[in-house]
Amino acid sequence: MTIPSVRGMKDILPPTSARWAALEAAFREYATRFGFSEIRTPVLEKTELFARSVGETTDIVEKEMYTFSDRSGESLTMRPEGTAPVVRALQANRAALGEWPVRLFYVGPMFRHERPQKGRLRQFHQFGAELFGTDSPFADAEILTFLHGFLKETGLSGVFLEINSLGDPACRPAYHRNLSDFLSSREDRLCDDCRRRRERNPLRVLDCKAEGCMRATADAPSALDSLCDPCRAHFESVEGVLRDSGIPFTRNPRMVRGLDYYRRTAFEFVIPGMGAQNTVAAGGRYDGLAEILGGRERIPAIGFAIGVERFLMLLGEEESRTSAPDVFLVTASSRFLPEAFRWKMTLIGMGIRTEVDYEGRSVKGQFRRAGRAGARFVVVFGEEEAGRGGVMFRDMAAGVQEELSKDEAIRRLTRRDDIREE
RNA sequence: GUGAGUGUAGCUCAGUUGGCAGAGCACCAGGUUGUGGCCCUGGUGGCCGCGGGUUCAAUCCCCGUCACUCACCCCA
Repeated sequence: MTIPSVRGMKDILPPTSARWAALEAAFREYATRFGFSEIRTPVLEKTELFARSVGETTDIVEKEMYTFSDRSGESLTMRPEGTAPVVRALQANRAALGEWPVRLFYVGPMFRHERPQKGRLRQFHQFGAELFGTDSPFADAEILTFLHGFLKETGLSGVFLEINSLGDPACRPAYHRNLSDFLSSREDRLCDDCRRRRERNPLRVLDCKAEGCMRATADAPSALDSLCDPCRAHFESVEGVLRDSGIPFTRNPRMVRGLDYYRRTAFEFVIPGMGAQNTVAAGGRYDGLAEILGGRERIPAIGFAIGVERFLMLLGEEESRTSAPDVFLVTASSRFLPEAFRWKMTLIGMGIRTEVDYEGRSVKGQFRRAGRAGARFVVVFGEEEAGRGGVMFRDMAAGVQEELSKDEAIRRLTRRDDIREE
């Protein structure tokens, strides 16, 4: 019995791994273009970091974290999201990171102990970017433009941007009370889940897909109508910049965020017809997080995270193959293996993808492998040629071959322009 | 955490009112005494997820368990 991987944690195999590498490279390049620099934070953090930032009563903290005591008895948690560690790192390294604004991006695995299903894993991966040190609505717009541009550039179509404002400590509590009162008056029409949600997190009720709840809350007070003047002005400015930039969006006053630390702008890029896991990227402003984490300094901030697995799912299966060898060295007898091995290492050293069969297959078998692997050339080491100090050199695509001296064969391989192009 | 479905060859999947386990693809060899992707012929390869029960006999029926998948919840 072989040992399976941990539930919800998957191997990323070739050729898919090549798509990952390409997408990561594209993200790094795009983020750099926007002036973001990469930050790599540890996968493990003190549990307290997430308990305080994400929110004690969120599902993530209550039941989805990989938390354990290490050998000294300290409670550690594998990061369920990327923002809190970045803020922590920023606070600890202010001097090293320079003046405001600070732009950071990250790429890496996150961990949540949920039941796996399509588009949701226990170890999943995110690309994220965070812009610190400015309250400006242009910062919000920059983050949204960044995301929109990246999704577009990498060929993801059919995504829609939804935005909302969650208010701030000046206006959110009043709205929550309002909504709560409203929901009390409709309690008899809500589903069981929503009756529970009503107490804990009334916003969630607005997000319920049960038909009864949707009807019952059709005329619920809107978050956007309850914003205080500064929040409203901020939100409208963001919308204005987005319109100027030609970035399409829709307001979704019912949008809810899973993490407690969001303020004001919240957004999601959703793909219709994808079922429950239809959010491919999301984020928002979190001006209060630095103080929640115990910093004396208020650090306005906004950021996003992209779900890499979902992103790749949406990009589709496009056939990608493992790269074909440039040359396959065929040995007519095992006595040529040492020489073929030396050639292989020499050619690889010169940047040429080379393969040799070590398994003692027949010449026909070796040719079959060379053909299937898509090798451009085959070099045959055989008795007759060896007697004359040469090798048989075959162009697989052209289907022609000739005997060459060893030096000439190597020259032919290294001279070919078509060999190096990917 | 809840519900449903599925576990048979490396992969995709058939199968039997319970009676020696099948196909396609892949792999290997031969057809070509040293020449490929196609074709033909042959071959290798299975604790029928695991544990228990019923039975003369279980891959099949029953119970349990584990895993995977999908959905719900929630989220990227």
